[in-house]
Amino acid sequence: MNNVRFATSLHILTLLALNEGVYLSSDFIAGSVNVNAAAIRKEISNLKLCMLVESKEGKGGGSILARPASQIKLSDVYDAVKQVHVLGRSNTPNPDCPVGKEVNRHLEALYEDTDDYVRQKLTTVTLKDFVQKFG
Amino acid sequence: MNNVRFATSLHILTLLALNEGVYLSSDFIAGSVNVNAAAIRKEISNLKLCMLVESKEGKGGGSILARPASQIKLSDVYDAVKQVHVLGRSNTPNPDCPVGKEVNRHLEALYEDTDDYVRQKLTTVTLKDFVQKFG
DNA sequence: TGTACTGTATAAATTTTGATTACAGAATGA
DNA sequence: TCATTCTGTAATCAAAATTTATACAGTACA
Repeated sequence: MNNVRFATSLHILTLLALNEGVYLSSDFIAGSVNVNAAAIRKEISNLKLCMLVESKEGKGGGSILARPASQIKLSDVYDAVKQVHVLGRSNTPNPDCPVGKEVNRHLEALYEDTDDYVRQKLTTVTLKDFVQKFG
Repeated sequence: MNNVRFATSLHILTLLALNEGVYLSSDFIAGSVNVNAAAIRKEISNLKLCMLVESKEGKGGGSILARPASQIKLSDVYDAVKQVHVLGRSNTPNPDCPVGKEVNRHLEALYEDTDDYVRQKLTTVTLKDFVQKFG
């Protein structure tokens, strides 16, 4: 998870939450996040798949939250961008070694427990909670 | 944290724990993990800095645990390999935007809370606990 | 119909990560 | 002393992941 996807998605959602009901363009969002608008549109495309935002095409179009910020949890953002385990990846150890043969089974179990733990933690914070920190 | 360092370090420590008191060579370990011996030595070099293993140079040399497996926690492994936040990196947002200006402060706080949470969880599992899963 | 958007593909550039090679230096023991 | 077997570390290269940039078709609006 050595990327900026969580940061980008949360930034997008924060902007939308602070402008609830207003359609924000990818150009506007890109200006705040300071990345290319196409990258924003790609991330928004994913957030749409996850039912977190809705978009309107054409002139005057843009994106809004799919539901109130109080009903979006940070675990939803985590789920939206999750690609790998928070503790990293496994090796491809030697199956002819007694340890190598079963280490990945135990390691993956630990990885998944840890992911679940993080996810659980993030269910306790809503987007509204996060946005309220902004002055 | 999109790398195999946690996996590699834990694999190394597992081998050492299962052979407590015996000096294992980097070649032997590399054979089990299935990576180059130099990579293992590099990872061991880091584990030494973290006081988790000790090495002996020269013929008959190798590495052993610096203390019993019951006194090594998985959070020690986490600390040893930690480079980035578990949820990823931040962007470099636009400081001229009200949101861009302060998003990283809140985001980093969340990142650090989450890291601490994971770390805390991993303090509850010792290397001995992990190794006991092996049949 | 012109303008302002989204959606998406593709390519290029950059950064991160991993693999490999090489070799100096340390310890051992014949 | 000397050959052997290790560690420690640097340097390089290859591969993979990530980010950036460009382009353009399609949609909606006025």
